[in-house]
Amino acid sequence: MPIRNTDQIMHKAAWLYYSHGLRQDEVAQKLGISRASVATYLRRARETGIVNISTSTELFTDDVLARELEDATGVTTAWIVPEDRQAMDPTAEMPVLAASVFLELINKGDRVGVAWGRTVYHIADVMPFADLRGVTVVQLCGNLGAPYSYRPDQCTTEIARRLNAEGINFYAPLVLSSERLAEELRGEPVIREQLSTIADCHLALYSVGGIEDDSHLVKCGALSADEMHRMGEEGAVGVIAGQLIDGDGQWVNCAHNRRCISADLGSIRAIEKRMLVVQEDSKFEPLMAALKGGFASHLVVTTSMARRVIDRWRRDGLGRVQAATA
Amino acid sequence: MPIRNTDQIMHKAAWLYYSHGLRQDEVAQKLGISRASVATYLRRARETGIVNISTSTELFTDDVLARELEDATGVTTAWIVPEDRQAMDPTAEMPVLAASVFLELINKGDRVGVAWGRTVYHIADVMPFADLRGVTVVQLCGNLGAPYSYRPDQCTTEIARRLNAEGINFYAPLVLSSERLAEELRGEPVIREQLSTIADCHLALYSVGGIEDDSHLVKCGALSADEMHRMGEEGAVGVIAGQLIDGDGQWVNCAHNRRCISADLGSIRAIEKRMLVVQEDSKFEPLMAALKGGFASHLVVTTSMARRVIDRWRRDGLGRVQAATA
DNA sequence: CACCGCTCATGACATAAGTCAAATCGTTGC
DNA sequence: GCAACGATTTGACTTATGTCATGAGCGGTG
Repeated sequence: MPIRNTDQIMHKAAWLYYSHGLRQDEVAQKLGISRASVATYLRRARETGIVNISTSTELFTDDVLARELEDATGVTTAWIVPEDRQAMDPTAEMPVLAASVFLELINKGDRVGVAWGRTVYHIADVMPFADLRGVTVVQLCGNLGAPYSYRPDQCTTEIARRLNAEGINFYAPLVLSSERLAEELRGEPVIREQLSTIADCHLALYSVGGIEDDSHLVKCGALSADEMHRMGEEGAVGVIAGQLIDGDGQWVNCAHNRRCISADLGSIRAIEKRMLVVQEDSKFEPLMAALKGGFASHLVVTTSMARRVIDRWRRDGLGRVQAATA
Repeated sequence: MPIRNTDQIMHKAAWLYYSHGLRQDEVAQKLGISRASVATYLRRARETGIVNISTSTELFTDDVLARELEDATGVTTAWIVPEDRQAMDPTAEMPVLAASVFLELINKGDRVGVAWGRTVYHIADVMPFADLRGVTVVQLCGNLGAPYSYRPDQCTTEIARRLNAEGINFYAPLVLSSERLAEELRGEPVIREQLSTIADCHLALYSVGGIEDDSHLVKCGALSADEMHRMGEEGAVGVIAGQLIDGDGQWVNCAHNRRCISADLGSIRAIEKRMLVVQEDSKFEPLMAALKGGFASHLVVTTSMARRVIDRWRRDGLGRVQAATA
């Protein structure tokens, strides 16, 4: 796209205001425009990522509970959303925190993977604007067109847009009707190539799904409640990037998984920074499975969830999860 | 230091205001304090680096002249400070720009080297506050106690303080009275060790000095004007980290350099990102020398200086400077 | 060329944020 | 125990910023 003149002015205004600390009227005078325009340009500059305002998330890691959680489970860093009376609603707080943490974890030039789900979309929705050219956002799982919900490609696209990053979408369905077709599609060069780049990601963002009747996969029609029950009997406990995992966080060799086009769980585990965000208290068992499976190096949870994980982890005498497979 | 309660409140206020976008009165209500206090906390949060506001420096690289300068000389990126009528005073603008660029170039966990001089101190003076724990700022050259000027350790310390980074000072004089003593001191384990870590820096910040009577080295008393003249006759053209370089940017084997305790020029050249900032138009020849010597991968200069460099470079049919020696 | 639709700029007003002197609180030293 | 000090808080005030309706400019189009 051509360099618009207004972009130039916006830049200048932002520079004078934020970097030199001039007042809006001084900026206006300097640029020969009205102060009202300056105000508008400044807003646009913030929304474009030319100006970046970030807050340290230290408040949420600087916590004894967070230390305990890290020590017990072996995750590198844990962020804990308090559930006090005076605090904000954790459901509203967590996506904001997760978005900040996500930004903190990205480095220039990184390739980051984004999975899918309600949580991830909420994070995308509050993602601050940034100027991260050189960063690539890749979609971790196939698409699922659920009219009332958020599609995987929407999550990827929205995040990439806000970060001014390059978004790479994944043009394949998440689940196919036959295993054979899934297998063939996975073999297609375009798909194969894209799947193979996932292990090169420096950072991945996902949540973990449950297997109840109201789980995301069921609500999106990827599986019927009946099928999900059956998978549960076959050992499925949670969902990572559209795929079912068992209590130890291992891939379940079930009909659904075989028909599923998504990032190989091994590739995900190989990613250096695996950021797992869990909002609902009901996802305790899936979270335990994900942790055991090594799907989290960076964890965002509520206070109560942190306590439950620590208790269970200690009660079961579990060791610390392994570091990145890489 | 113990975690102060006010820090906690400051964090919370900053979080609610900047990350959730609440208004100050809403924050005040939520935290049960007055709005005036919130305003105070927010200022402190900005000054502490808990909140980080940065502006893209793209405005200064997004320029045909910058492209030409990069193409001609081979520096990776050039930032150009305009000298138009309507622009700000370049002398005031450059340190601000340099500070922003410096921050953009730092990555988490980096070790950065900082040299010394009027320019560097001015940059330190306008360096934004940031929360870069994990970053280490090391002093590139020995100390020189000039009462009316800025000491090398002050530059390092101030920058480290603003970034919330660890500052490593260099407790040796820049110049000694005898070569023998300098040699012995360089051999001291403490000094030797510190000098050897310089090549591990990911980023270095310095300017280039001139050899006129009003040059920094002379004004600080490291050399008399007479001695400086003599060095000029021996081929010295400019100063990098307290050491004289010749027209090709090579170390001059002269009395001053032999008595000098500073980063080995080879170590500096080995640093991946060498950020050179030149303010004064009078430093053209030193700048040329520094460029030829490979002391800049990232360059901040004025429009007129950029033009002169391009012209001379082309006229002399010089090639592009080599990339980092590493 | 008149009309439409769009973006951008502006003045005037409403609202939010910054500031400061005075009050309060907590600590230290005598 | 209390005086003195520094740090923190706040109400009242000033100043700066955000917003919005309105109008100007401009390119495409019938």
